[in-house]
Order: sequence, then structure tokens, then C-alpha cells
Amino acid sequence: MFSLAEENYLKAIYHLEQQHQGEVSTNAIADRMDTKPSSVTDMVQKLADKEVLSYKKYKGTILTPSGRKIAANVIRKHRLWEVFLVEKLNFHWDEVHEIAEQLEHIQSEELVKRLDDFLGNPDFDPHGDPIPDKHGNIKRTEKKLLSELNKNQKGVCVGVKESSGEFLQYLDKKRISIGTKIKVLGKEFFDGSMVIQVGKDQFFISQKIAENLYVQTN
Amino acid sequence: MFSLAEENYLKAIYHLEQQHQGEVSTNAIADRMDTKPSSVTDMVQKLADKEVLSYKKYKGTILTPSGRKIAANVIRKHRLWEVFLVEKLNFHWDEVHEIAEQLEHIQSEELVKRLDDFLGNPDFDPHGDPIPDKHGNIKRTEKKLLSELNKNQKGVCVGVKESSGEFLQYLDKKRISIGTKIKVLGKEFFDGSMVIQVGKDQFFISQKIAENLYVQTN
DNA sequence: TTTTATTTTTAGTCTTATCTAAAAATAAAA
DNA sequence: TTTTATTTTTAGATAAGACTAAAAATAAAA
Repeated sequence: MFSLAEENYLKAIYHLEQQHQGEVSTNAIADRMDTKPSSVTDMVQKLADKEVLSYKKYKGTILTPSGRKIAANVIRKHRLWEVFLVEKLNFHWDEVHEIAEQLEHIQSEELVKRLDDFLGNPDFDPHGDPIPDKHGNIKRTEKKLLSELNKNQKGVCVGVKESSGEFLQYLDKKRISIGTKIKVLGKEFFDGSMVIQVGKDQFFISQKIAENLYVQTN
Repeated sequence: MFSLAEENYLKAIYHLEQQHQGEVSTNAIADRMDTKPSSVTDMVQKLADKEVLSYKKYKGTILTPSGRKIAANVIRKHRLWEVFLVEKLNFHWDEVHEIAEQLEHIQSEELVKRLDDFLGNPDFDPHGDPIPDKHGNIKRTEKKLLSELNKNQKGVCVGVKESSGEFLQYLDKKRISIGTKIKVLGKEFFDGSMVIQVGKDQFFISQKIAENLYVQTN
């Protein structure tokens, strides 16, 4: 059994691993968790003893498979609860994070199973982030076309299919570039057009645009 | 803001006040919370400083109105979550206590408000216990113990005093739940045992059973 | 390759909530 | 009313998780 603090460390390290690929530095963890590096060192040594991560002094840490599974399960619960809050309690997608941050620590496998079923076994949370399955596996989607995304899914722009000047100039005007996050707010099935969110701007795009933008959804 | 431990103390003291009417002893709190009396003394002094209860050495403690309100709110959340678990996630009424014990500490007024609406503003939890309103007021009903009824009197089951798994499972076996009509066919004054009618079944129950079932007679 | 800057760790302290053991107060019994 | 038993409190210790300040290791710059 892991304490609330331990779970939060594992979760933070998991997320940092995704971003930076590989070992995570003490300072990076401290930054993300808003604590001091010395506190991180203490905790990381404790978690290394529990064999949920491997740690070498001054060399950073990396989760073990068992640590990764625990972290993924916390994230699973977080995202399932976010779905509950938005879909069932009608919260807005920007109001749910802090509450889910508490709910993610409720311990009951049965509860998670039933909640998952109650919500219709969703694959994504309200922000479009994928929900890990009970084994901690995330459905890792390779880059896809923006046009393949559905309502409420989110992606990061990783490339373009067509690279004509007109198209790239259009993207510049809309402030879309490699690394830009895009969220699908609505999708019209008749003509494949979309309403998307880019930064704080929301606007309409045609299917032709959406079919020429590669996004990554994990 | 009160810590998880503080909330649990307030809740325990609240329940003990109901039972014993008036000041609550240090030992009683320790018993209920499964801690040592010395720990209780420490916490009670701390809570007295915070003015949620009043405490005089060796004389026991009693909640202040503000302490009582906080306790009632924790109980409100506990019972609302129990309704959620049973009504929405199809848990059985003997499986929900421990999970609700965790959920009751989630901090978000908005969440409670929306949960309450989502559940249809229930007045009672799955065990028949009343759910305090947002001000901490409880709708007090005229319930009595089945053991107080005499031969030929009738009542409707409205709650349980004990809610251990064993007892709830016994009731299931006998097909007794909230709303079930019960008629006393016979009562043995020597040991308080009864013969009762539930639906078309007639059977014997011990005094211990009768003392843990609440009924309403009007 | 030194020197300087940055990162990370260690050592020691603090708070919360718990415990044990002993002392003090209250209640019960002789 | 004195003695005995019970309850409650105090004193001191411990564990988790955080902090500050200083030391050690690594990385960057001269």
C-alpha cells in the first residue's frame, strides 16, 4: 500500500518520464511537485527501497515496471473521475482537475471497476487524455490525422501531410506549429468540418485542413 | 480547514453525543476510534483551541455549534456517497461503508451540491440513516426499535442500528430491507425473542436482531 | 584544466498524529 | 472516610513528510 504522498511522487515521475524520455532529475520532480529537492531525495530513496523505482545518486530516477503500473493506475482513476465529473455531474472540463486530484487516491479496485462500467468504459478523459486500462497500459496511438479525432480528443501537432505555401501560411495565421496542442470541440459528420481549440482561440476548420495535419494523441 | 484526522474525531464525537446525550468521555472516543486515550487528549485539546469543541480536563468534551456543523457535513458527504455507490454503481448496502469512509473527506462544496442533485436530493442513505442538509440539520423521524413493539403491532423497517456486514447479510437472507413491512406475531418476555411476519413468511428472531432494527409505526 | 556555477545530497529541525509509561485526578469500594 | 480501582492527562519517543543550511558531486565556463 502506498501513501498519498508516495502516489503523487510516482505520478509526477511517470509524467516526467513521458516528457523527457528516460531518467528524471531530482530538480525536475521538485519543480513539478512544488517541493524542495531535498524532500525529493528523501522520498526517492524511500521509493527505491520499495522497488517501485531505481535510483542512483546524482543520476536521476526511473520507474520500475511495478512503479509504472501503480502510477498508471492513479492516472487511470484521475481520468475516470474527471469523466464522471463532466459527464454525470455537468462540471465544465476546466473545473475538474483539483477534485480529481483528491478522488484519484480513493482505494478500492471494485469501485474503479464499477465506475468504469458506469461511465461506459471511456478511452479518454474530458481533456482528451487517454485513460490507462486496469493493467496500466495506455492505448498508444501513433500520429494520426487531425480529421481522425473525435469530439473532446486532444492532440499535439507533429507534422503536415501537404506542405504547400498556402497551407503552411494558413497554419501560421492560426498559430499552429509543431508542438501546438489542439483540442476538438466539435465535429460535423456531414462534411467533416471541425471546431477546434488552439491556445485560447476557438475556431472553425474545414475537413481539408484537418486531413492534412498530423497529430499525436499520447 | 480541517485535516482528515480532525474530521474523523469530530465525526466520532458527534455520533457519541447522539448516543450518550451530553459530554463525551476520552475513553469513549478512544474506543470508537480505536486509538489510545492519550492520543485523544492531545487531539481534543487541539480541537478545543480551534473552538470546534469545548473541553474541560477530566470532564469530557462537547461539540460547539461550529464543530457540530463540520461533523454533520462529513456525515452528509458519507451518506450521499453511500447513496451514489448503491443507487448508481449497484453496490450492495453492506459493501459501501469503507469506501464512503474515504470519500467523505473529499473537499469541494460544489461537488457535494452537484452530487446531491444528481442523486435526486435523497433524505436517507441505504441503511435508512438520515442525510443532514447543507446546514447540518437532520430531519428527525419518529422511529423506534422493533424490540419496542408488542404482539400484533406493525411497523415499516426504516433503518438499522448496527450496520455490520453480518447483520445486513442476515437481513438479506430474511428478505428484510428498508421499506419492508413487519408484524409482530408473538413476543417472549423471558428473552425478548419474537415471531414476526415478513411478507408471507413467519419466523423467529432473537432479541439482538429486534434491538438493531428501526421501524416506523405510523 | 582549473575555476565557477549548478545540481544533488546530507544533516539536522519542525509539525502532525500516533504511541508507551508514569503521574495525577476522579470514582468506587471497603 | 480511607483505600483501591479506573480514568485521564502529561512527558517523552517515534514515524512520515516537509523544510533550511551546508557539504559534496557534477556540469559549464574560462
